Amino acid sequence: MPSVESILRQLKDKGYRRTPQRERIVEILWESDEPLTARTLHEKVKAVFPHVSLDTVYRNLELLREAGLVSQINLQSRESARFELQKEGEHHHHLVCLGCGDAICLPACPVDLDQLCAQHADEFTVTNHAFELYGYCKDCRN
Amino acid sequence: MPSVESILRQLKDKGYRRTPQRERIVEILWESDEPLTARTLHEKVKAVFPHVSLDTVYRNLELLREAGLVSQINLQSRESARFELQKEGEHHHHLVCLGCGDAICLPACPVDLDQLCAQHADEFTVTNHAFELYGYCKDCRN
DNA sequence: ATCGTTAATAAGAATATACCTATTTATGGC
DNA sequence: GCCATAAATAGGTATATTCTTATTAACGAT
Repeated sequence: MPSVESILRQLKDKGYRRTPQRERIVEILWESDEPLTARTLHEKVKAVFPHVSLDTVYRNLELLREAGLVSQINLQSRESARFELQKEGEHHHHLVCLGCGDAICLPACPVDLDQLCAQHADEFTVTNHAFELYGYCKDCRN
Repeated sequence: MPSVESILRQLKDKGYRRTPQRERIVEILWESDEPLTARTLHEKVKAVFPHVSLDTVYRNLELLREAGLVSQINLQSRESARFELQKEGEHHHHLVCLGCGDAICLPACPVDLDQLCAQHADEFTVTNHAFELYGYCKDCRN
């Protein structure tokens, strides 16, 4: 099972340092039961580090995303993207409601990545991908 | 074959109005042989409408995207997303180079949308989706 | 053609995100 | 534990994107 510790260890293995702010950011994401906006995350970090800059939050989210440890939800409408931990390397995708903004997790990745990589291997080295469904939930269907 | 006219007609059918600025934006996208950033598009529109606001460009891109007539490239790294016309309703996706930012079109959509829609039909009405591959092209592989 | 309604626009303000630089600090080697 | 090095940070600044409001103009109905 993944934990804050294992995540920080993974970062370390990739050459990143373990800073208190970064640690706190991961903890907050870990403890949250819903995806958070950068803004909300910043507010929560400030409870412990009053002087933490918003840029630090953005930098760490980007870093965690590059490391494959955090996924970003709501790619299209760029209104306040939200972030969540990518638990156990098991990458997944989301169904995002265009009404209320809620997201639900999709159980499986609908893309055969290996095949796609192979298809373009000569001209491209594929490293990752993004996929999202958009629509309206029960409450917002009207 | 799609044309600027047919695109504007489609917009009209959806209740949008035909304004000179909007017309010019579609024309420019139509004539461009590569996807454009909002900024670049704005510059080009200004050649005819010196006072056009950047907001008008953003609004129209969003409107065209919602209408399914324009697709946005580079969803992840929000550094300078680029836009292109979605020709003939034939939606497609992109492989984006994280080095130089170049994008190549993927021939087919790897997602069985009908199946996914059906899978979630009771709780969600799926309207559209986003998919992108990321990686490095030949020149940027180093 | 004119009128009334309402979407679209321009301009400026507000917000979100990215960049820059000097300073701090984590970390590996001694 | 101490030092040197380079990454990370805070704070300020620049840029990108969205929002607000008053005004303009497209379009259907007359």
